[in-house]
Amino acid sequence: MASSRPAARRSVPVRPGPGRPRKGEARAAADTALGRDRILQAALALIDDQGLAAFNIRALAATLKVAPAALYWHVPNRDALVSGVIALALEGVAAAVPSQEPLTWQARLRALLVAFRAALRAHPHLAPVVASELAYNAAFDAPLLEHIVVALEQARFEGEALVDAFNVVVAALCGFATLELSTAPAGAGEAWAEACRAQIDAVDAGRHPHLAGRLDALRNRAFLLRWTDGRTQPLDGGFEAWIDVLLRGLEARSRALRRAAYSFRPLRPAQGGG
Amino acid sequence: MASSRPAARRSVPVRPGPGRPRKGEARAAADTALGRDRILQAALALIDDQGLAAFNIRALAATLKVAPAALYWHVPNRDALVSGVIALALEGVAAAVPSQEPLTWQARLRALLVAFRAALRAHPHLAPVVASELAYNAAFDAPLLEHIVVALEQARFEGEALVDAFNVVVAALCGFATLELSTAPAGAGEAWAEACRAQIDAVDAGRHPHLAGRLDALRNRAFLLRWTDGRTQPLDGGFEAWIDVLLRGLEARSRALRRAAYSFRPLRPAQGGG
DNA sequence: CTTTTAATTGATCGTTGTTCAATAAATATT
DNA sequence: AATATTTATTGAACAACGATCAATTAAAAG
Repeated sequence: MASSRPAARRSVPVRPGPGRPRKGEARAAADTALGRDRILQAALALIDDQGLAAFNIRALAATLKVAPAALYWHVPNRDALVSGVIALALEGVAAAVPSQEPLTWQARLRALLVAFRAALRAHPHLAPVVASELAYNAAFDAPLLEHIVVALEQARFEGEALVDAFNVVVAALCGFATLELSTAPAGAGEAWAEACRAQIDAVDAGRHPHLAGRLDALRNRAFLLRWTDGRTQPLDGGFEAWIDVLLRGLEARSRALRRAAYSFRPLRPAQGGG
Repeated sequence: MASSRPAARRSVPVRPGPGRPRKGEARAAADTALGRDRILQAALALIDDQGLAAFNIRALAATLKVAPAALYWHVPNRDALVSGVIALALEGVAAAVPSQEPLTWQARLRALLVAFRAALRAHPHLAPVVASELAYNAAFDAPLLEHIVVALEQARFEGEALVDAFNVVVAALCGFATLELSTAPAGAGEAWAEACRAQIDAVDAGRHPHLAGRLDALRNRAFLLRWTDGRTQPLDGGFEAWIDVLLRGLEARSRALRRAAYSFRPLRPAQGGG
């Protein structure tokens, strides 16, 4: 069994076979040393230009010039790899909020939303999985959460209402951007876009008159009615409206909660009738 | 080559080997006849109690008592299967909105959000993928969109502002519920929950004083700070706040837009400073 | 009766995530 | 300095999965 590969004593430095690699020797210091960080960066780069579905362990190992099994020394499995990549992509979000001059809570939340969207726009292939990963604390990021709590305290939320508002803000944070940047699966080409257009044009004006009446305005510019993804055609107006609605809504709710508490009336949230 | 399986001429009715199946004959009418609908229902049932990751073609074929390849006659591939399942799960959302008595636009939107969340709660394993599927028009549902347009027209949105508001509503529709119901991957057991708690308890009160101060209230009750998913521990308060913020925000924005249009001042969305 | 179409099977291919013994360099221990 | 342990990598392989394909048979059309 130990008869193969008898030649090439130690003349060829590349691919030295099994065993721990030499330390220095033709390596640019820690630049090419394998490790969790370098693996995650390579994975992010690979996902960025191949998409998440096409991303696999073997391709990643190939770009790192390592055997596939080598990755498992540093990372337990593929899922953890994706989680780590998401955390890496969202790393700078909290830091993007200006920290020098004092901020109104509105400005702080706005900055967070804008930074989050920008981070996701830089790595759009992650959009489909970011929300589900952020749901539990895989990408736990204390500075980000601190910003949110600071803003909400400044907006005078307290106790239970602050917890509720916290969840509202987190949901808003990734709610719009993930939807905007999620794209059709890789296989979808022009045929798929054509099918989309056909389906939209087939709206029954008799049964759905209001929708039909606005269809020209909505076509390819609204969720569920578009075939161009948010990377090539950003929904800037919609995103601005999203921030606007969130901030105005939080303002109004904070006011209403304090009015209710003051007058001892229980809060009746804006039901609107029915 | 045609020598194998010479016995069992046609005495056994089960598993008749290759070839098109008989029409009637011991079949309960169209009940057991294969077809897209029955496949999707079986797939939904399978996903509901095995999770999306564990869901695969072979298991689905087994529950349908069919060879795996048979499914490919009715459905092109696994992705289409998932898309179809999502559409099936969300089928009744639009119909859940009361259509008899006249509704305020607030009540209509509220009903949509509640129905959407209820549908997702019935099939929580779909939560992680619903948002990305809904981003493009895989689950195109005209009645649902009609409801949204009706509500927004009633709220006096027009033109560009209506398109923006439309996107806001769709994002709100699935923004909270998908996050609330997304759960940790299957492998996460008690060890994972323990790691969560440890990470949360490790918040540096010096660097993140506001977060640390509210940590007791937020622990396991807020996104990114919980280890119990929304199926076993619903975030009802947060969801109510979500609706409240959305409706109040849309109200305020609609008013502001009309004020701006009336006075010829360009709209300055609530910047809040900075 | 013949041809065509619809529907299913079994076998199989290629890919992917993952595991494992073997191996060798680095480090710790004696 | 010799030995043992830990660290990090390789190559080979396994098992599961999505998907394809020719063969096959019933139903439908001619």
